[in-house]
Amino acid sequence: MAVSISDVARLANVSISTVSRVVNGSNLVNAQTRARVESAIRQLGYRPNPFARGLMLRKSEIVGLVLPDLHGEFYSEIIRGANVQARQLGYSLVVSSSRGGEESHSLLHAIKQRSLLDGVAVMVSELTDQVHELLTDLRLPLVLLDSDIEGASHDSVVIDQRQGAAAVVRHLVMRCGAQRVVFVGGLKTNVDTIARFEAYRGVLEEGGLRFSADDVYYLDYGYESAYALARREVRGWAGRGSALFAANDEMAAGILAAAAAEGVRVPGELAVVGFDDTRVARMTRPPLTTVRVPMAEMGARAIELLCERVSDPKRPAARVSLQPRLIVRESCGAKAG
Amino acid sequence: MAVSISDVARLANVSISTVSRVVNGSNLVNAQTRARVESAIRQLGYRPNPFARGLMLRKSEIVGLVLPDLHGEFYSEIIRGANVQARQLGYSLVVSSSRGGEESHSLLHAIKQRSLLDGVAVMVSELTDQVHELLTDLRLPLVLLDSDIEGASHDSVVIDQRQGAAAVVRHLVMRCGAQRVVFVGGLKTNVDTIARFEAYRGVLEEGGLRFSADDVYYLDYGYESAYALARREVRGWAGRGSALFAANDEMAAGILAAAAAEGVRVPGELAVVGFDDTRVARMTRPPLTTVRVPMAEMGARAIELLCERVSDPKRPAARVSLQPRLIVRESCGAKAG
DNA sequence: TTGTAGGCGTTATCAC
DNA sequence: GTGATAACGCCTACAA
Repeated sequence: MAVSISDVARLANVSISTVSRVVNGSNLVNAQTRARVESAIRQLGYRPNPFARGLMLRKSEIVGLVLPDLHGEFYSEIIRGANVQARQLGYSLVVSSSRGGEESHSLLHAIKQRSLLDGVAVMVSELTDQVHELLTDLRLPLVLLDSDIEGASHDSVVIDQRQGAAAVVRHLVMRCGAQRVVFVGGLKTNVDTIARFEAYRGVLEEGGLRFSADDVYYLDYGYESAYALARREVRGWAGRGSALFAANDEMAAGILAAAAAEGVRVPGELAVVGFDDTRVARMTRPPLTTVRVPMAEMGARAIELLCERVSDPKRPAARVSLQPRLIVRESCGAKAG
Repeated sequence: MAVSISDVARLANVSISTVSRVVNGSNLVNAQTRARVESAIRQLGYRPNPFARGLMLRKSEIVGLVLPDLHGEFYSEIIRGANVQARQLGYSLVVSSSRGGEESHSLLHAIKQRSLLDGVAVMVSELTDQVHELLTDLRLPLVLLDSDIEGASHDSVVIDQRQGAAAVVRHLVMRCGAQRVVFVGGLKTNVDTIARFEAYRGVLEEGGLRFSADDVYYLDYGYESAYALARREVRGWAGRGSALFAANDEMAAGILAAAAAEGVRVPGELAVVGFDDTRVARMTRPPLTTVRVPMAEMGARAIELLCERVSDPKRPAARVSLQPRLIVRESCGAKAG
């Protein structure tokens, strides 16, 4: 059996209350006693039992982060930002993907059963009823990333998708002279894809350009599928004033590679832009014009909000909106302006 | 105050022991009583308090994963594999990077103070004394990834770096006819870099090739620095029978880009190979010959070992070794054989 | 099959 | 300043 507070008390010849005071840094304890207790603690290698402590304090100092998936740089950066922030605030971070495996294996499900977590930040790619229901009576501080649940009161951090998408499409139209813009999205039901599509469509209208449903494709955010699609279609897309807006960088990279393979010059015959500004954006040739999404910051702010709420459950719900930023490189054929 | 086991007992007109039995699925309880209790549980929305439970059971069902860094696909894939496995086994996964921030902010440090975790899997890129000391009296089930601590008894999962590195260098020498192989590593102190370098050197000798310290570079595993280096050096590297072995794919990608920028043909004038088989390996042009490291599996096996040990602390230490595999693409100028 | 009671290791509230 | 002692919510002999 591990050494407990009473062992320390015995060795130091004090009561357990005194030991507790020393451990918790209470200052109403005599310097000499403290020294004696501390020595006993060291000698015994005593470490407070976190369960017993949690039983009293009702805090685990652990928060959760649930993402739609753990694949790819986008999520990985969110985790990274979240981790830094969590550690900074003295919390540990449990991560999990909501997808994959049966529903009953999801972290949210587990949390609902019984959870040590002090709170959880959740990002969902599709807001199904199931998720909705799961989220509404979590009885746990909740921060939503990149979406909102009507009715429920919770903190959230979102990125201004529309603004970012509009900026890059506007750049295409205003500065690169695009007359036609092809849109390649992720899953049609994906909330980000929807927002980006709407912004895209809005800018087309605002610029007096014709919108054609034939110029809209829905894929899966993957390099491979974008590459495959572009191998078939890129010649049809190419031409004077042609541009393409891919809803993430990976797909844009796939399209770039396919264009090269098909002998279509970028940006000469086709301007291409992506979204997210992940690492690949700097690794393609030509480098990708894209929209920088502050991924790590998203994670960090979410955890920050979460921990704030953990320590002050009464504080009114906050909503922080992060602004993405246009990053002009060479794939669109126009310098920043 | 939340609803507790005694509330349920009262409502169902039974004792708390009976409720406990129902909750824990003990079968020595009358079907009718069980039904009554279950109904009460639902009605009250009762969820067992995990702290109280942990106090008795001494288990949190949370395990930790500490990586040197959370940046990049390599670590992200380990996390993904670990997460899947953890969920599968009914555990939650705490993730953290060991680097970044002061030492006192590290998860390991926190764990040492007091931790709810049932165990922890740790990967260190450099085995400093500090880390060593931290690890030796963790008093927690420990699995080491990709390294070993002498003396201490612990499970570990390693990948056979030397075998993988040897395979790819041998491929360069035997099948691609390389006469000279440049080595570009990560940090000189990095354990993986060291293993890969040694294998590289071994193969050179075994092939009767001259080893030159001038052909060895140490960078930081990053695209940018490799690009910068190659912009300066790639012309000197190029030539008949010249090849380059980069210790990861990112650096290889940077080198490829620099070669293109400098007008050096790959693989014509310089064969290039990488390591890891991350996503970029398929996104470069030409696609990268590399060594596939089963990243997700590493994470999964580590967690598997860890959870096994949590439930059976007496089981002898296990050591699983994962074999990387040569993946031949086009950057080396030779088909697989 | 069910109930009683003791204990898990802390913190918090009192007295002294 | 310090020490009893009562929670905290659950599990588990042991008794009935």
